[in-house]
Amino acid sequence: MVADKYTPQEIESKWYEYWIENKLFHSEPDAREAYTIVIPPPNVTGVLHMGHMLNNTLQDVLMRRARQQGKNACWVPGTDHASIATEAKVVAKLAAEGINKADLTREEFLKHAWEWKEKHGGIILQQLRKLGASCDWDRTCFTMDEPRTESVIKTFVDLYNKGKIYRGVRMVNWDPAAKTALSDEEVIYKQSQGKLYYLRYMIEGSDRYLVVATTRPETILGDTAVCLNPNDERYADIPAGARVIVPLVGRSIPIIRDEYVDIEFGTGALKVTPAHDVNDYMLGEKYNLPSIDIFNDDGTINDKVGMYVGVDRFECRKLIEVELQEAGLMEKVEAYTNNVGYSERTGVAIEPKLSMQWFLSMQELAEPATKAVMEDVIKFIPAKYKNTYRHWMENIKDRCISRQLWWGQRIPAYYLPEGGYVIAETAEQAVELARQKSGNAELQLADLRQDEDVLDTWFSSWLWPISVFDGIRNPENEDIKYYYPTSDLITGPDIIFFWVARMIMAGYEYRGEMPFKNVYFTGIVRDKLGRKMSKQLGNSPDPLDLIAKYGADGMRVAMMLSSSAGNDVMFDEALCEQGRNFGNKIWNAYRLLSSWSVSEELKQSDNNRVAVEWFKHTLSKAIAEVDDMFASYRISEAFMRIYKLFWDDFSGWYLEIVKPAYQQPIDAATMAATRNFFDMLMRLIHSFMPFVTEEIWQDLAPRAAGESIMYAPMPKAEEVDEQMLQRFTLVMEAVTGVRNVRKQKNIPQKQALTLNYIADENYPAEMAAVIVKMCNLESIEAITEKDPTAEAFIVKTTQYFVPMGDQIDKDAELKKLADELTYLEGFLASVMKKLSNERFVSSAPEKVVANERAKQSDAEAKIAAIKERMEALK
RNA sequence: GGGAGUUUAGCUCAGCUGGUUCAGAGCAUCUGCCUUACAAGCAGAGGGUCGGCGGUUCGAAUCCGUCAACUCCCACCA
Repeated sequence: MVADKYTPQEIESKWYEYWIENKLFHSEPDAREAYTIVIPPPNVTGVLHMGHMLNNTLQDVLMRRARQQGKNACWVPGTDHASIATEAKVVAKLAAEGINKADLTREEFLKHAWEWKEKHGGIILQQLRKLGASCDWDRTCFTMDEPRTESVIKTFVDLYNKGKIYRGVRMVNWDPAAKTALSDEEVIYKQSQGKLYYLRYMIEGSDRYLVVATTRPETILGDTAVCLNPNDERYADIPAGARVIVPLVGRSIPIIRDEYVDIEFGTGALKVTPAHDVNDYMLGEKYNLPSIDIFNDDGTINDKVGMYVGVDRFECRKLIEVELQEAGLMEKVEAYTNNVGYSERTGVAIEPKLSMQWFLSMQELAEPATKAVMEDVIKFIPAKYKNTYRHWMENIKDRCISRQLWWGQRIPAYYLPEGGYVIAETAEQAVELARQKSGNAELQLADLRQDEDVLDTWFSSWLWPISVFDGIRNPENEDIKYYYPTSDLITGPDIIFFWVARMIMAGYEYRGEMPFKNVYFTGIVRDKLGRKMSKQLGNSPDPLDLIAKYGADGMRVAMMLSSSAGNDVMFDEALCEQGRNFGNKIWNAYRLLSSWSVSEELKQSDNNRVAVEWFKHTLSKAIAEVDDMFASYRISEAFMRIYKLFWDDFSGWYLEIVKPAYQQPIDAATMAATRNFFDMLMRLIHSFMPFVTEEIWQDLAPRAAGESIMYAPMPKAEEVDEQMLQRFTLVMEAVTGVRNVRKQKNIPQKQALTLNYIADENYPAEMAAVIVKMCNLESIEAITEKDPTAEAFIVKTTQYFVPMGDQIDKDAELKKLADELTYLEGFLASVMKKLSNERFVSSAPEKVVANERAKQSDAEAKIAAIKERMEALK
């Protein structure tokens, strides 16, 4: 028996426990077809936000649907160690406790980090359970657990041995807060209000000076040249070999000429600081300029030049501005807007910096990965992201994979005492290799020094679809052979380069095939004003609060309602309410059904027979459409289709037709059919709203212990009698016609009416019982003469009359008819215009022409009927 | 600077290869109903020159051109 009130909070935790206890989410390889999703691992210390809700709702819908389709569905959950993000959090936490990271050893720091991870890690996975996520929790992975770490190290060694990993000094993006290098993808460019400073560089041995524009005057400390465009007439008279003096610093540097310099920009003179600008670095290489690195790792000025030592870079900018002005070396200062790169994780301005790093060469890895997507071996949904992907892949650059952090997989490079290094999976192997390399058989581990750096996070997450099945360490194990390649990947387009592209590369490199067949890109969750959700704006609701308020089912519906693929999601709490309301609707429909008593003697009435027949076809038609929508990942539309099926077709029409009068029994055949429909509807809705459907399904019939709707087969579409459905719309329109009369005349539903009609082929005689029931009619009868005293309406060509006695309002009726006539005549005219156009009749397809002719005769018949009726009224 | 996308009802969006009264859905709005499943509901109604202009066609929301607005990605000229 079901409770009177729908309270999602009560049923949801109950069923989640039931699913867990009965291990219904767990998957092992077997003979069935596999359906696999690996979760985009959230940051281990992260907290659930609306983006996760959207993403995981979609994944769960697909998982549950696959399960009901008889596939062996496996959804692997896990978390990402998120090297820099987590390390930054731990550093901040320690700082709050008065502990400075610099005072700790690597081991001490890692101990703190692991403690933090044990404490906060995985909260996010706990939260996912509230949403109903059917992950196989027994398979939970962490990108830094032992199997994953070993996989990463093994991969590093392999790529090194293949010559794809190399070490070198390059210009990298330096994060002075985290004191580490970043890859290009971790740098976010933002428009910033800055200043453009015009500085005077005195030409050596003259009283002339060059004016050089720069946004970063503090970098003059590292200037090693000034560059002019050789075609710039303004500077044509400056002799070759001339030198200038760096303001304040007093260093003499050469003037070089290169077409790289934009004549239009600033003064056409560029200061060259090879250590602190990517382009200057290129110039430096080309002209063999010295490179003076003026910064410490934390962004303060070092002691190379002996000025501003220890001063922060931004502080230095202010000081140097004043000093330049005082020295008369500042021509002018202008306001200037430019793009500045910031660290994605720490938010500080990036410093281009020369440093020794490890790189992964990408070109060869990219080739098969590009091809797979462009040829739709891996399908992107929506397809527009193929372009973005190709463009990036074709211009791919080698990636900096080392990070100057401690939280992560330590690079397995071991340096020999006399220089050089070896790369090895284990310390033992390293010693072995080192002995060979150095020829010193006495070499011990203690003599070797392991690289201090760790690998960037994405070096482990790119292996995720393989490593979660241990396919790197044991490439022939049963799991990887069964579950790989995975089926669908659901993720945001923001990590298409970070993650998606790299997984594809790793997939081809380490499995020789794609990691997944389809990639479904969700949009970004925004608030209803279209703003990105952020902590700063405070416009991001806590998903757990929403679940507590509306239930997980309601929350899931909200996500479905707003999420067509690739479109941003405008989230509005009202959608949760709509979802909760839908749950309530289902609940109450079931309460109605369960309140009926069955009479075995009762014969099935005509209207019940018609209703059952009609809904059977309606249901089949909807199932077929939903299947189509899923096939093209139009998941939101599929949900809406089912929503309307349940609310309008099933509740609004079917149940109202078969509903027995108060405290009257229902016949057994109709009851059985209705229960069966309900069962099918629950199975259809289950993947979207797992909890309420399980609750009702369990009550619908006796179920075995451990049985669940999760494994109840997805209903299949049967043949649809379109003609019957068409006929039934005539019934619906007749019912609506009578309702309109009631509304206009203020006649309550309780008061029974008579309905007359003039029979023709569009009168659904075989379904008339439904009209009688739905309209509360005393009788429905054929007449031959129009009844001028009745309220009349037309369905297709059939005229219906509701006798009113003498209550009819002639003038109002005539006006209504006149309006309709005007419309129909206009419509007919447009049809006739087409038909009288010879070129239309001759060049349009036959079907289209025939259709127009049908419209013509229909309209003509209607017009005749209306005219007759107007005559009769007069 | 390069590329991609979007523009249809108050809001969020469907509308596939041009042709069923093709201008739709949900929500919101308005009107009337507390009718023994559900007011978290029921029954109705209103609302759009399909961004502008031009073209192709018998026929354009749909194809082409152009302009405008917005969004995103890539690049990063100091």
